[in-house]
Parts: sequence; structure tokens; C-alpha cells
Amino acid sequence: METRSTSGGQRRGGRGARERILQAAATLFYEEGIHATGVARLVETAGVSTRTFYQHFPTKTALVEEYLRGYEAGLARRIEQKLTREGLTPRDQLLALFTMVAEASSGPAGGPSNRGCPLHNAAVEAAGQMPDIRALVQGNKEGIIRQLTDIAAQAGAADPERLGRQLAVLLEGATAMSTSLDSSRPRQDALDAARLLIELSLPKPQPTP
Amino acid sequence: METRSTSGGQRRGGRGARERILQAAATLFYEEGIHATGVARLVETAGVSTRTFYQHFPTKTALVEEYLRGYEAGLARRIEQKLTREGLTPRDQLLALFTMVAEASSGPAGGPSNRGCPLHNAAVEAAGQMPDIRALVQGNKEGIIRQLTDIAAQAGAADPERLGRQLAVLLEGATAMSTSLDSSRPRQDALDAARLLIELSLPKPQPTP
DNA sequence: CAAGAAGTATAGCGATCACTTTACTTTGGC
DNA sequence: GCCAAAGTAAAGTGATCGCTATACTTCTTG
Repeated sequence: METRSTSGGQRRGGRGARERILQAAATLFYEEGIHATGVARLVETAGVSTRTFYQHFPTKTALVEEYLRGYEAGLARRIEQKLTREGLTPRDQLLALFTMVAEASSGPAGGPSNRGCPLHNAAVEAAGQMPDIRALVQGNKEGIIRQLTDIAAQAGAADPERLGRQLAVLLEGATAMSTSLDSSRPRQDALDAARLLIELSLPKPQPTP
Repeated sequence: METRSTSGGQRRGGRGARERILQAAATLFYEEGIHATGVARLVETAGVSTRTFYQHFPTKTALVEEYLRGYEAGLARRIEQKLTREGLTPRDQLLALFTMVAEASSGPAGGPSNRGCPLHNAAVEAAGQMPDIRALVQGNKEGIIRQLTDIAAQAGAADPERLGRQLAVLLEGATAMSTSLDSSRPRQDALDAARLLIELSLPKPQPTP
């Protein structure tokens, strides 16, 4: 048994209040919004006392940040898995990112609704305030653009930066329009459009050189 | 009894408290968010007493709806003006919609910030609740898609519905990514991408038939 | 001028917000 | 079996929420 007497990290004992809080946050913040979700509702859903909540998170904002970092990490992991599956060509890697958001809810876990990207939503809700959250979202989106640009370069795009930024706009539009329309269709439309843009910006794949 | 013996419309007298409230709402809801803007802040900014506020709007939500309808109307008017200017071809009309959001803040008045589309933002903030607002946003976006589809059809697109929906996703992505990145660049990227998609989906314009 | 609509100022309503405090119980390794 | 960490329950903090109530002051106009 791992009585983590060794490495630092979680204390022994406890029955995972922290994880339950983060799980509740992921669900409620995403489904009902951050401002609309009060601490009372969070602790009720997590099955945790208010005291325990504040022993794990100094403020609600701290929980929001950890919720976003958790989503970011999970997303990065899912992308990594998708891309490193048996040798996809760079071109197919680009498309794989679009099929990812097209065929699944873009949210955490298996959320069924069209609630868009948690990071973008947080940026909208943060508005002028909460500079840390704005910075976190901004950094993430810049990372997405960089990733797309890198793959576009590997695919041999004439202007990989341009293609990367264009695809990023399509990706953001897919989830945002899904929210506005409350429909999953825009995510499919984005995939279609991405196919065209990629086709247009990449050199023709030689069938047999 | 109501003495308005003459024509309906604005009442005589009064010094425009209602307009000031709507103006304050447009600024504050857009710049700082709907949930984050309290009634106290609104009446302070509008230079209006709380009493007067509630004589014009039964609830804050009612003001939100009128704010959104007002934005919607202004947007429709701006689009109308852009499109009916001296004979633009349908193809150029499509592009004109993208230059509109590319070269200006997409918000109301001359707002300088990258705060995205007020309607989409409201949908994000409304989350699960506020079904009236969700419906309003949804209706507007469907209208945008219809408008794009109509113009695409006039331009002779092979599949105008498809092009219309793809361009709508690009448009939504432009403003949404502007929010997430806090930059105006995505709106330019969307214009670039739209050019390509339009070029690809429309028959070649015959220089001299 | 009188009337009345439109406005102001301000106090207060109950509810909810994020957060704290006090007092007690469970749990698990030594 | 002891003890400290991790947990629970529940009352209470002040602040702010959306909204109402009371009382008074302009303005415009028939």
C-alpha cells in the first residue's frame, strides 16, 4: 500500500474532499457559469462542509483558477494522445483536432451540453476584472495557436503562422457558436471549413513520388 | 388615466432618464459583464435614482433584454447600411461583413476593447438560466446565418447553406478569439480565412464574358 | 396657476454573497 | 491507545444583491 510517507504531496487520511470539490467545480462552473455558482452550492454538491472547502482553497477565485488549470491539463493530455496515435501525418493531425471538438462535447468529462470552451467562458465572465484568469486563458489560446502553427509547418504550409491562426479562429468559432446557437452543428461546420483551408494552404500530397 | 391624447411614442417632458440608463447598460454590461454590473452601479453611472430606474424597467433582466435588443437593432442597421451602399456584388457583400468586424470593435458605440459579441457574451453568462436571453441570442445568430446564406446564394455558391454556416462560424470565432486573446488580430485572421473560403466556394468571376 | 408626470434622495427589505468562527467527530499511522 | 490531521455541523460576519417604500422636488403644459 502506498502510505505516502515517502514523497511529498497529499497528506495521508482524508477521503478526497479536495477531489470532490474540484469535480463539483468542473460540473457547476461549466454548466451554470462561474458567477452563478455560489460556494454554498459547491459544498452542497461536493458533499463537503464549508470549513473543509476553505481549508483546501483560500478563496473561490483560487478554486476557479485550479479548475481552469485542471481543464487545461486534461485538454493538453487529450490532444497529446490524439496526435501521437499511430503515425498520423501532420495534415491528419490538424484534422484530428477538429474531429475532436466536432464529435465530442468540448467541455470536461462527458458533459452533454453545448456550453463552449471553459477557458473562453471564463474570460467572458472575468470581463475587466480577474487579471490572473484572463492571463491564463490568453496563455492557453496562444499555446493552441503555436501548436497549430508547428503542425502546419511540419505539413509544409507556405505560411504556417497564418494557417495556424486561421484554424485557431475556426476552432474558437466552433465552440462559441455552439454556445450561442445551443447546437453541436457549428463544430461540424468548422471541421468542413478547416478541411478546405488546409487543402488550400498545403502543397498537394504526392500520391506516389 | 393616460392623457397621451396625441400620438404614441416617447412621452413629452422628462430629461431622458431612460436613454441614460440604456446607455449606461450598454457600456457597463459590455465592458464589465452582466452579472458583475449591479443596479447600484447602473443608476450611479446613468445619474438616475433607483426609483426612476425601476419606473422604467421592472427588473434588471428586463433591462438586459432591452440592451440586447438595442444592440441587435443597431447591428442590423449597420449591416443594412454597409450592404446597400453603392452596388456591391454579393461576393463583396460577404467580405464587407468581415471587414466590418475586422476594422472596428465589434461592441456597441466606439468601444475600444476586445470584448467580443454582446449577444454571445450574454449567452455565456446566462448559462443554464435565463431562457429568454438564450432564445434571443439563438434567434439572432440564426438570422446571421440566414443572411450569409442568402448572399452566398446570390453570389452563386454551389452550396450556399454550407458556405453561410462556415462563414458564420468564422465570424463568431473572430470576436470570441478576440476576447480570449484580448487582441484584435483574430478579426483580421477571420477576414483572411473568409477570403479563401469564398474564393473556393464561388464560381470564378468572369472578367469579361 | 394648478396638476401631474418625471425626477431626486434615502432608508430599508429579505435574500444571498464570500467567508469565518466555535465546537465536535472521524480516521489512520505510530 | 494516543494524537494529529482531516473531516463534519451550524451559527454568524459584514457586504452586496435586486428591489421596494416614503417623502420631497423639479419641470412642462393645458
